[in-house]
Amino acid sequence: MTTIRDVARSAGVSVATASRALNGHLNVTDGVRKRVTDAAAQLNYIPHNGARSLTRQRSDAIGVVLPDLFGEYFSELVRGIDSVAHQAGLQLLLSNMHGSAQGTASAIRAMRGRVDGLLIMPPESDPAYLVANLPPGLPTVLINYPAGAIDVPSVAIDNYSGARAMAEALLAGGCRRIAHISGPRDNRDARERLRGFVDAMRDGGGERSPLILPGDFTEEAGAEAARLIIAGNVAVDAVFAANDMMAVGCLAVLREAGIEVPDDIAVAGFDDIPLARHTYPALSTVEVHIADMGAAAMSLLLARLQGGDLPAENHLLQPALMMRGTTSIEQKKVRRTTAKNKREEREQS
Amino acid sequence: MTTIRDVARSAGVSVATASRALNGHLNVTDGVRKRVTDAAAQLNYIPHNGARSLTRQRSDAIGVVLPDLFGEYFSELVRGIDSVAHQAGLQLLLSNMHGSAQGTASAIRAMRGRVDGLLIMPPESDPAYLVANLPPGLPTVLINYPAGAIDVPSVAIDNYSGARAMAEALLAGGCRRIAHISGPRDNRDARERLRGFVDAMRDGGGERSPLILPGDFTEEAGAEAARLIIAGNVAVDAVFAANDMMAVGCLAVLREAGIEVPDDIAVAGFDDIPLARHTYPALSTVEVHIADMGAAAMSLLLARLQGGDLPAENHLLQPALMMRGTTSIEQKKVRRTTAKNKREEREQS
DNA sequence: GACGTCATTGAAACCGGTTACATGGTATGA
DNA sequence: TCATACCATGTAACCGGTTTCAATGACGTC
Repeated sequence: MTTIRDVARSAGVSVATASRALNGHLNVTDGVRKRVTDAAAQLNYIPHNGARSLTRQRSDAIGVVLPDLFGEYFSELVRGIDSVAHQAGLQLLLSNMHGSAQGTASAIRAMRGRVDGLLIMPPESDPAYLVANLPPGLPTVLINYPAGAIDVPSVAIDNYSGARAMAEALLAGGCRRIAHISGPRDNRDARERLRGFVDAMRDGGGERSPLILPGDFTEEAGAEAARLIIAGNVAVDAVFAANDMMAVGCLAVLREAGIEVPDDIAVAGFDDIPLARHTYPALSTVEVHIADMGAAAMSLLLARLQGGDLPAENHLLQPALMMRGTTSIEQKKVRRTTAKNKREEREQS
Repeated sequence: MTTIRDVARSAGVSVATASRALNGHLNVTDGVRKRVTDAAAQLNYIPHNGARSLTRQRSDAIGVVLPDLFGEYFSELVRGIDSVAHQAGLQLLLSNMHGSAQGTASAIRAMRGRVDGLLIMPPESDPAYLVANLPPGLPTVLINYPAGAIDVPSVAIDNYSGARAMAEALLAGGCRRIAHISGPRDNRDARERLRGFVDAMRDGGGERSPLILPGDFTEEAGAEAARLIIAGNVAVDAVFAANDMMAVGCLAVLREAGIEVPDDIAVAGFDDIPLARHTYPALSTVEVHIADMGAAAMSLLLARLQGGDLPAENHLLQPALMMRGTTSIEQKKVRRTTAKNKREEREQS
C-alpha cells in the first residue's frame, strides 16, 4: 500500500509539499502540483483515512446505531439519514446493538475515533444507562426517543397524536365499539399508540372500556386477535391495530370468516407499509414518514456539528391519516402539518 | 476527550503499561491492572479507534459499497452481511455510490484506511473501471457480479437458472404462449432473467418467438404491459415478469379487466418480495435468498481476511420456485439444492 | 547594489494509540 | 555470594497523514 511518503519521494518533494499539493492548498507551484498528482495517480495512491482523521480531528463520518439494520423501518430510516449525510459529504458507519444493553454500549464505544457525530435509536432500556455510555464531547441525536426524557436532542414520531387522530376519525365515522390490538408492552411506540387510542375513546364518546387485545406487531398476532373477536362473538364495529402487519393479519381472518370489511367491521393500522395499499380492501392506516425522521435527525446533528453548542431541541414529527378501503369514511388523505417544535428548521435544511 | 495518556497519568504508570493493562496483556501485575482499569472507568476513557487501527494495521471493520442503502433488497442484503460480520466482531461501514461511476470511485476511496476488507455490489458499468479503482492490497468480494468477468471473488444469484426454471415450470403446466415483461436493459439481473426465459422457451417447446414487453421493474410498468396485452388482444396464456413488482402491477390490471388468473392467464414474478404472499391470488414467483447472498459474500471475505491469498472463487446461489395461486401448477415449493460451486464452504461458515 | 517582502518549500512536531527494545529488580541455581 | 534468567515496567519509535515554523530564494524598490 503506497503512502504519501512514496508519492513525495517519487515526485522529488517533501511529504509536506505532497500533502499540500494533494489537498489543493494554494501555496504550491503549478509544476510541483502536477508532478505530485501525476506521481499519486501513477502509484495509485489513496490516502489513509484513519491517519487523516487522526490529525484533522475529524473523520467526515457519522455513526448510526440502531436496534437492527434490516426491515422496512430501518431501511427507510437509513434512506432519510443518507440523503442528508451524502449531501454534506459524510460517510455512514452503521451498527446494530443486537438487542442487549451490553451490545449498545459496545456499539457506541466502537464509534469513538471513527465518527464526528452519533445518531442513536435507543432500545427500550434505562435512559440513565444510555446517557452514561454516551461518549462525552461527541455530538449526538437520539431517534424516536421520548422528548425531554434526557437532555439530548432528539427526533420522534408523534405516535400519540397519530393514534388519537385515527381513533377520532373512526369515531367521527360512526364507530363506537372500537377494539385495539396493541403492540408489545415493552415497546415505546406501542404504548404511545395505545395511550392515544384510549384518550380518544375517553374524550370522543367511544365505548367506556374498550377491548384491548394483546399483540406483538406480527401478522399472526393480528390474525389471533381476529379469531378471538370472532370466537367470542364480541360486539365490535372497528378494529384499530397498533401496526399494519397486525391489521393485515386481522383483515385476512375477518374476511375469511365472511365478515364484511368495512361494512360489518372497519379495520385500521399504523405505519402505512407498502403492503397496505395492496390488501383487499386497501388498508386505512396512519402514515409515518420514517425517512423524514431520519433526515430530520441527521439535519439536527449537522447543525450541531457546524454550529457548536445548541440547546437540546426535540422534534416531534406529525403522522398523517391515510383513509382507504377498510374504513367507510370518505377516502381522503388528511395531512396534519403543524409540528409542535422547530418545524421551520427542518424545512430549511 | 480523555486519551490513554490521561489514564496513564491518573494511574501513575506509563502509557505503555496502560495500553497493556487495557488490552489484557499478561505481563501486568494485578494491582497495576486494577489501578489502570479503575482510572479508565473513572475518566470514562474510550480508546480512539482511528489511532488504534493506525498502529494495529487493522480496523475490525469492513466496508460495504452498494448502489443504494434502502429498499427491501439492500435491507435483506445488509441483514445477511451483518449476521456474519457481527459474529466475527466486525463493524460495518456502509456507503452508497449514488449511481455514478464517479460516486463509486469516491465511495471506494473513502474506505481506504477505515476497513480491513471490502464488499462491493458494482453498478452496471465497465468492469475494467471498477478493477482500476479497487485499492490494491485490500481484500474484496463482489456481490451479484457475473462470475469470471474479472479476477475477483464474487457471489451472485443464478438469475439465469431461476428464470429458466420458472419458464420450464410454466411450460410443464401447459402454458405455451408465455409473454415476458423484461426489466431495464441496462440491468444485469434483468438481462440474465430474460436470457433464461428465452432459452427455456426455445428448448422447452414454447412459442417460437415469444412476446417480450419492455419494463423497468416498477409496478406501473407491469400495469402498462397488462394494458398492452388486453388492448392488443394478444393471445397469451401466461405472463412471466422479470420481478415481482411488475407482476403485481400486471396482476391488478388483468383482474380489473375481468381476466381470470390463473385460469385465463397465469402470472409469475421473480424475487419473492413479502407482498407476493398477499396479492390475490397469491403470486407465484422465484424465491431469491438475498440475505444468504450477503452472508455468503461476508463469509468469503472473512476467509480471505484470515486465510491469506486464496484463489478467486465464485459462488452461484440457486433460487427456488415458489408456486402459489397465480399459476395453476400444483402449489408446492420446489427447492433446488445443488449449487454449482464451492457449496461446502458456504455451509461450513 | 542593498534591503525588505512575499511566495514556495522542507524539517519536525503532532494526532493517540501499540510495541520493540532497554532497564532494573527479584527469584533461582551453582 | 554471584551469575543468570525472567518478569514487570518505562522509553522511544512508529503507524500515515497534516500543519506550524523556519529557511530559502525571487522579486521589486530605493
